[in-house]
Amino acid sequence: MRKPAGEARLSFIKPLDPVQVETPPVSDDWIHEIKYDGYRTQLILDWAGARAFSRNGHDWSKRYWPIVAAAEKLPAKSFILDGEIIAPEPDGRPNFHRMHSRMVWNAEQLAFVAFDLLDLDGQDLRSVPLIERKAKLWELVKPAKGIIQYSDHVEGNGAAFFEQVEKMGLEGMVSKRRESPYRSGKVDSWVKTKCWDVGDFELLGIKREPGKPAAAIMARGGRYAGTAFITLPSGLRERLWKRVEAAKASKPSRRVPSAFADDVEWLKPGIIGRVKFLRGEHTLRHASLQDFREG
DNA sequence: CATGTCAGGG
DNA sequence: AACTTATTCT
DNA sequence: AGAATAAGTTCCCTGACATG
Repeated sequence: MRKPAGEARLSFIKPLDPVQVETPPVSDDWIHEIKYDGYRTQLILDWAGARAFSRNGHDWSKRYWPIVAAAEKLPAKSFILDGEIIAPEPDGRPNFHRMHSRMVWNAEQLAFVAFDLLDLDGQDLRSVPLIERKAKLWELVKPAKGIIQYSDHVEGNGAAFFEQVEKMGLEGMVSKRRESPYRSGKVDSWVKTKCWDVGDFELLGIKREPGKPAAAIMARGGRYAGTAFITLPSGLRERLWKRVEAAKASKPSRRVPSAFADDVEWLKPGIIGRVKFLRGEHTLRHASLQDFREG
């Protein structure tokens, strides 16, 4: 893998960013894949070796060294792969929570799930239909049982696939138009559908400043649970502000992280909030307050 | 050695 | 990642 | 007007480096 000095290396391509939707598309020209819960990563091999780039183009090859090494063994001179680095459980399901520690201390327990092929042996494949890119990708990574895996898909019947994803306790799914080209940035030929949970939490306090998104500090089972964005319709929102004025307290009624200093309006206990949040963790993630009532 | 701040990902 | 706001497009 | 797009913030988590 040596070429004259001065030869340009393959450069990072800004990744495609799917649009989020409520329900997956149903028509037959869509294919569906699991949404792997991990870190978006671009694997690039060229004449000087392999590298791994984060979503924003930072070189994270060092953290992912076993994956980079595996990439150099794939049967091609050069390529650009789009995919996700995950921390697989014994059953194969990704565990987002374990990503960080494994990145540093047990990088060999990480895996790369490839889902697109942007460039192969000097050919830019971005305008080739997705279904053909994936066929070439499979040829490159098969049998894809080890460190470098392959994101399989089904064709059509998105509603049924979503049910399966929901049942398996996965984060969500990504649907893609089977003939679509690869383009950087927000593109609606890829859409993601996430699995959500809804539950009741105690409202500990409110953090709000003019012009900035307001947040609700929540607890469950007597313990701090995280914060949720307040996305109430204006009517409900006003009612909540009134309720906040009436229940002001000088201290939180539960223990909260020390990061919350002064700019929070703490409340007396008794307000229950219904929170929609991303399934999976015990702490609130991607949470929003949907409604509230007296406890 | 403990705590603080920043960078980077979702 | 999410959200809000502003801007552009249809 | 409404939908789509872009930009700018905030939250959560961890590690690295700086500061005390």
